[in-house]
Amino acid sequence: MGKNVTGVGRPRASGAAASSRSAREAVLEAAGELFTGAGYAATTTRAIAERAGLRQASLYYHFPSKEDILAALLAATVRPSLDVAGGLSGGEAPAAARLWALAYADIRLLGGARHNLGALYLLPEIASPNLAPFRAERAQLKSVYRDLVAETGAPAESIGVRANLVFGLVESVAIIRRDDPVLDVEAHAVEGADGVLRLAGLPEPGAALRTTARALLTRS
Amino acid sequence: MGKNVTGVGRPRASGAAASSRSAREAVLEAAGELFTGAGYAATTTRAIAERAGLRQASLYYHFPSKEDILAALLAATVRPSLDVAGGLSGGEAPAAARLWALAYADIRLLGGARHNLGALYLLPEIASPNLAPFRAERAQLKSVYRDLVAETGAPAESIGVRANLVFGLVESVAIIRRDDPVLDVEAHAVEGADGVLRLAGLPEPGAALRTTARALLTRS
DNA sequence: ATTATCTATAGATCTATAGATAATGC
DNA sequence: ATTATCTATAGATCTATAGATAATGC
Repeated sequence: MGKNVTGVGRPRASGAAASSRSAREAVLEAAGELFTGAGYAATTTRAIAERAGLRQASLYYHFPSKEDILAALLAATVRPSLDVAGGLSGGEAPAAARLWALAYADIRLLGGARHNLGALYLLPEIASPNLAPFRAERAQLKSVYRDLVAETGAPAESIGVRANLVFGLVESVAIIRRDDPVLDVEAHAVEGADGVLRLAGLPEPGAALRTTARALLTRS
Repeated sequence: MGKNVTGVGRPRASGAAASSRSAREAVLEAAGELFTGAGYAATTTRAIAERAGLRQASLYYHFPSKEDILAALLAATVRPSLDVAGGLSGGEAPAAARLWALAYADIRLLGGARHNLGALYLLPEIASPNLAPFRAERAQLKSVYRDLVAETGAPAESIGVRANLVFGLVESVAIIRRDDPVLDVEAHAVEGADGVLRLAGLPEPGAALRTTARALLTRS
């Protein structure tokens, strides 16, 4: 608790501006900006450390390797979406409303996060064996979309492809945001969620459905 | 013409297996596989050269820098799509058919290309100043989508967002293919193009529209 | 004693250039 | 003479480890 001043441990070379925010958080914040902007391989541990206000070698007190920094960022990015998906299950609401709500929440999370963290999904490094746990979580989220698409009554032979398209549409906000950093996230989320329903073959959602869907999101 | 045997220049160290395919093409082929699989920064010039069957330094006889290899790949990837877009202009056909045709052709190109070249669009390195010409071509393709979405009669305030979503949907095939390499491209292209129309707010396309659209693609 | 940092550096690259070399073309 | 390659290497990194150091905690 309020134990800041300078803290335990040798002071930092760079003014020791550790303030209250923990060094671990500062590293993740710095890595988030650099990985999303320049990519993983092109970002050096030195650059991360510099931005976080400590020396390159000091990173290794908080993370065993560079890849573990990426893993931590990825985990923190999917988890909120999975939480939303979990909160929507046990569905008294119609599948269309749940699908709208999930897409809307997901696009807002991806579009509104600091530093376009959704762009981390685009990095080729996510294929690394060490990041299998993250890929599993992401696959789990995708299967929630798939189940919702199936529940909305898509033709059996179209379910797989449509689920892919829906998931792709949601995640494409990361690319769009990269091209256009001042994106209107709220408008994009509403249009995107509407688009997901149309894509799934459902009729244009009305105000009633959107209201139902938003209500599903506020009760956690 | 049939002038292969070994050819002009010092023979290669690695068996001189140059065959007929020019070294430049071999380099692009190798780089295409490695850049799409591992990313740009994580792919070394040595790995490219090894796969192309020559020595690392010999790359520089064909390309002034590593980035120029990426630039050549990117140019070769957008250009076919722009050609399709160009062939569709001067539109006697309805906008819906042209939009379907462009999306269908684009998804087939991206999904069917050797080595998921569409994944190159996902690389953070495309932000490099040296790749501005490529970004301009891609922006041009995007504006064709935008114009088509506008022509289909979308509400004025939705055109921009819908164009973003449509373009994102088309390009998402690169991510989908990365996750699932044995994707059925033809089925995905048809469902994807159908989805693009639904996304744009148009009614579900019938067989007649698809036939019209396909006909637009065969006359070049 | 414990914690969180630092300095210094090993060892392994990686890109690009310099200059030699081994073919064919004339 | 020209072309397309090669060998060798400069110079600049980059990740991760070893071991010292400067705080606080007890």
